[in-house]
Amino acid sequence: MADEEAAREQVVRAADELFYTKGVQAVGMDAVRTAAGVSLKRIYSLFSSKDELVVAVLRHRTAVWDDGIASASERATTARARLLAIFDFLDGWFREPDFRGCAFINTHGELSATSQAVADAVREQKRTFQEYVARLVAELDGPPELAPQIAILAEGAQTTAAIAGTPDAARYARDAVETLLDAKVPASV
Amino acid sequence: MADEEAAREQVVRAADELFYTKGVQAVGMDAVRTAAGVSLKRIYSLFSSKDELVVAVLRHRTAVWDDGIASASERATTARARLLAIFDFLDGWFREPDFRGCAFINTHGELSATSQAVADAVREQKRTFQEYVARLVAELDGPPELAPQIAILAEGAQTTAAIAGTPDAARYARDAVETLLDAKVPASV
DNA sequence: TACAGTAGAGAACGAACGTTCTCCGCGCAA
DNA sequence: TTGCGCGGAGAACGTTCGTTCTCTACTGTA
Repeated sequence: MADEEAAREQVVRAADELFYTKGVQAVGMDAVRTAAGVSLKRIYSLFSSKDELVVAVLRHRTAVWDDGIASASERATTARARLLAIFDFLDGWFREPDFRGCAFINTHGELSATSQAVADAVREQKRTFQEYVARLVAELDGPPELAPQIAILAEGAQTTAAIAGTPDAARYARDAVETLLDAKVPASV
Repeated sequence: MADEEAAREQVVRAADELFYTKGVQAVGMDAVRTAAGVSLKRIYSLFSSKDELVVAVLRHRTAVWDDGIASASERATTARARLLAIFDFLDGWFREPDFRGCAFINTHGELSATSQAVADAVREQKRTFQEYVARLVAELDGPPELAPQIAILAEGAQTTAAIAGTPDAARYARDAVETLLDAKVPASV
């Protein structure tokens, strides 16, 4: 555990899994220590507080999410297919047995009132996603307001799937996106 | 404070405001006691645990939500108008200065992993809302899959507005609903 | 071999939590 | 007036939290 970067990743990975499964406030730093196999002193030399660790975990989640979206849209050749691939990605995710909703939404609900840094990290991730959607909509020459509508469907699908405990929302949202695209992007392939 | 029902309501009201503003786990029972003006002993004679109080608060929120939806759709004469009225209601809500997202979604993200009762209460409320939407869609002779799509837009609008801190999502979602209705309910007025 | 310096492990700290307990004061029967 | 029972207030309990501190063991140098 000599390498600082390796220790950071070890801690973030362990904290990510614990926070996502049980919620941030339900997990003590002792549990993170045990799961990561890194001493508390070391953890606090890497992250100045639990809050900072939460932000680091959110940034890690952002990278995982971006990778997932990217690899899901890899096979898609058109912007329209890449938009729909988002919802295929969600469908697969919702079916994973340990799916428990969007970590950003959950953490926001739990901590945004207490921690500005957490609220900012969540907002930043959502903004990045919206920009990604907006870029694809622009490629299709679709109207700009279509992008937030698709993003809202993605957000709603995540919360709905988490609360209902079923993956159906992905398909419903995907169908709605197709309807919106058909209606607002007439020239789409 | 003799009347039991009055004391219950006093406690639930105070807890609701505190939980919604700061999150459930960030609020201690002492703070509820102070805000409600009801002794801890009394609170614990009315609710056997904090968990049960949380469930009571969620039920109270359900009633408030139902009232809001009902009064928003009062002026609407058609099922289509009542569906759109949901998003006008959301728009007004998002503009309130102390709007902090959907209490059900927030509480679910915070506690569903720890408390089955809380998870059930949240799921129940969402199910009721989806049934309300489904009834309106059926009135329009729209396809059944339109209902969950509209519900997903409502959920997504709430989380997006909460995280972004702007009320725009209500209008975007409303426009999307109109597009979906136009595409899928051709005979609508 | 002896010693200085560093880093890890986890005990310890003060605060705050959910919950329970003890005390006090009031209303009422005799 | 006296004794009794009930309910409210909030002190107190055991636990757990985030964070810090202390002690130990090991490394590299002379």
